[in-house]
Amino acid sequence: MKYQPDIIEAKWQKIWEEKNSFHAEPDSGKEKFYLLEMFPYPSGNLHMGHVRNYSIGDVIARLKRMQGYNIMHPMGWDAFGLPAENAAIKYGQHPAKWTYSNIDNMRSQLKRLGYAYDWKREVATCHVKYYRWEQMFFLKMFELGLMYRKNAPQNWCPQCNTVLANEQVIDERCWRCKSLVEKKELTQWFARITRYAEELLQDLKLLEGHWPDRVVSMQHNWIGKSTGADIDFKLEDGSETITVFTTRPDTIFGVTFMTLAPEHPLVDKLIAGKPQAEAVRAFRRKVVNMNDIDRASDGLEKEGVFTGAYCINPITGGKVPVWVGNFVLMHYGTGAVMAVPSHDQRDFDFARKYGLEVIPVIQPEGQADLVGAEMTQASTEAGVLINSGNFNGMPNEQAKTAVIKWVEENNCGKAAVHWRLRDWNISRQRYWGAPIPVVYCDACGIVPEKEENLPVVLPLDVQTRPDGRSPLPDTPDFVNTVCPQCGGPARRETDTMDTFMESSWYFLRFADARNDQAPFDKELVKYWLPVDLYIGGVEHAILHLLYSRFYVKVLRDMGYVELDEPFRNLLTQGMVLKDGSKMSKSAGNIVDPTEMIAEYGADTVRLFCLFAAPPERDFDWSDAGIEGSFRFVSRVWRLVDELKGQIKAVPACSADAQDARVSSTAAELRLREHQTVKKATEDITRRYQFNTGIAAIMELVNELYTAKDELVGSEAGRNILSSAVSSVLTLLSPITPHLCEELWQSLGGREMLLHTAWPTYDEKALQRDEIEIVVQVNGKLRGRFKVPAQADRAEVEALALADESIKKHITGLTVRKVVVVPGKLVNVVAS
RNA sequence: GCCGGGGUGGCGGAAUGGCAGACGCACCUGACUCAAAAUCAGGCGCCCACAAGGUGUGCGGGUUCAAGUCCCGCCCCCGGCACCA
Repeated sequence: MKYQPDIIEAKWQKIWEEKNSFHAEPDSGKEKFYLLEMFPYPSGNLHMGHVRNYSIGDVIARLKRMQGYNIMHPMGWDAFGLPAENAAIKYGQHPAKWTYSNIDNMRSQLKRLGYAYDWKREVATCHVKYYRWEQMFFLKMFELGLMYRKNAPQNWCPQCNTVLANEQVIDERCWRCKSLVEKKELTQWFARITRYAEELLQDLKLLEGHWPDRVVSMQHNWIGKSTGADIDFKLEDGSETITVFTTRPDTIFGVTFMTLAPEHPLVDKLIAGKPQAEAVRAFRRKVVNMNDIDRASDGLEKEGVFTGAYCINPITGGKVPVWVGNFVLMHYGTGAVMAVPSHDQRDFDFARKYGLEVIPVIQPEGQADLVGAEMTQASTEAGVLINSGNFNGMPNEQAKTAVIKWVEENNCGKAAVHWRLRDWNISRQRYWGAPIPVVYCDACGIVPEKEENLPVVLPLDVQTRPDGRSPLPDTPDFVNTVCPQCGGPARRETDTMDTFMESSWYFLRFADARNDQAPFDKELVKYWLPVDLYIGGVEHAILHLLYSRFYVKVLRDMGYVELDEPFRNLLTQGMVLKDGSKMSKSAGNIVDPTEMIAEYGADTVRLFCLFAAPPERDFDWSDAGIEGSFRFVSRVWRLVDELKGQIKAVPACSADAQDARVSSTAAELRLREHQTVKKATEDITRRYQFNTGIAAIMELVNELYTAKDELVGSEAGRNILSSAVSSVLTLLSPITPHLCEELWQSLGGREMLLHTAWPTYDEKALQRDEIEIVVQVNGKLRGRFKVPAQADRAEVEALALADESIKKHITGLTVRKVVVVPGKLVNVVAS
């Protein structure tokens, strides 16, 4: 019978759906396994990246089920967001309609691929039954001071007409549309993620070994902790104090000037009435008017101007001139730095340029004594303190603590930590998002909506605007409301929440997706969470994963969950490329999954996505490659089709050792079957290296082709074949489920492979009677021979030395040593 | 500059310190065929070739009986952070 993937795939998908095969319920008898792939944005159609992501997930879901886990494998839609609004403008369709019809289309595409999801748990974040709980979380966070309003310069995307979080600005450009981001002074809502900075950093340790190194490292960098001290320098006249942040308190005796950011609030006071005033103001104008990109660029020359003011080094009492410099950032640390040119390269360059003093204070061991006037660059090595009063002779690491202790005791500073991480701006000036549940009352000010008044429903009967701006401020029915506090007239907040607010907790909702009384039942979350394995693209390494970790910690502190971290293990899959670059409409190199499925069937597409490369690596889509996968699938089909009627479905690895004695072919096939189960189990279930696991199964299929004609002639041979074929189908079933179920059924398999246990091999079946030994002379391969498996060292050594080709290579030499690696190899060392 | 990952045939990629290149793609040969496709069987790093050899995992050293794998020093590529004090 011909292999017709479309027919058998439809058949099995219908059976799974009718039998409700993938529905999950808590089961105290089984260990749970929560497998999750990052849910898609309903853009319209699945792309190959989705297919890869979800195929990897599906294989794991199916094999974990076979291994006896109670598996939850849900799917949903990250359904709020800008593209829906853009599409509305382009096609004149309401964002809701566009979104829901995309969801319908993509849901049927996922079903066509045969993915084993529990569709009863499906969520769409744009549904009011979902986002009402997010609004509730917002109110709880507001109560705790974790949501606050602040006026500050924000990242503004002129294309998207909205602000962006810092995490959404990549190389000064919008993460979505790549427009250059502008700075705009705005009052916005912020989530106080910085309150959790320390814990977000510390808990990365829990993830090490479970998350890819690079993701942990990226989060580490993003959070950006630096430890040191805030130290107070009083002005000469004692009227003001400038606090600097330094990570090098050990160099404080080497401070020869101080540099302030031009925007530093004390600058005006410092220059008042001084001859330098106008020069400083001119310098400040110049620097402040530069855009961020130019100001941060590598090539920017370090420049500065003396303010005419002096401050006092608290530890030496020395006078320190105060400068302003274009390289000091107001938004980091305190906006003021103590300059130590002897041990910091920037300060050194600046000092040489403006003729400022250089005083070395750390002498590296074993190097010539440092002399300030003669140094050509800053010295950054460890050493002992010099020119440092009472601290002289102290190792500099120790001096860091000692200086901090000194400034603390003398009330002029303290140990301090500064972070790169900044609070998360969650306001978006967009329509298609969850409304922020807050009202503005002339009498009461900012008033959070009452919990019993939730949800604040996003009105659907609005006309989206051609310029893309949100229609909400122009929707009186929405804007005009009453103050929850005083009952007077009030206006609603018209900003909506960043869509990352939805995706930061959807994995919790899946535990109890249909709950109308609460965001989720605490016990159900306790049962299913954490996510045991999370799979998705590395592009979310910071944004989504950091926000979700934050959210879970907040919900834990509120008592909703008992988790510290949401995702126990993380697998980041690589991209699917075509001709070396990312698939995109503009590059015209898109491979449409639907077309591929139509041509080869879902099983082949799934197989190829897994076989082409290990999951973490990018791979280049190859038309010849998928052709090869189809060839293999067809080869399995033909093998079983040919043997049908002569072999039958039996448990994997069930052939008796007795039957294997019928011939060397039978013995070899049985051995290879057990080896394959071992290798495939290791690769597929433990390492998630599907490519090598599949390769092992291919080898067994090749072996079956070699052996079948001989073995099919005897009963014992047929038993051996039945077992080996059954092993192939069982091992392959998570990867190409339709094919395997169909063939299994055709061999009389009663229960679906879906409910069959993952195979186990027999250690005894891996033993050979005779093993091949490789012989080297001085590490070079020179021969090989076979010995009985139980041969001892002496026998093996004697046989090796008697080997003709070995003799040839050692004539005229003296054998110095013979290394025997039992069961493997002999190395004859001769000279 | 700091942090993380990587560099192996024509290509995708394999190798608990023990036969480098599994498996697949491409290519070549044979069988089947009037022929082609499909299929089946076999070959396939490079040099030299009848063979025997030699050589080979970015570069240079080292450890070891034995190194793609471990150690030291470089080069290059990818990702993150970065005038971060």
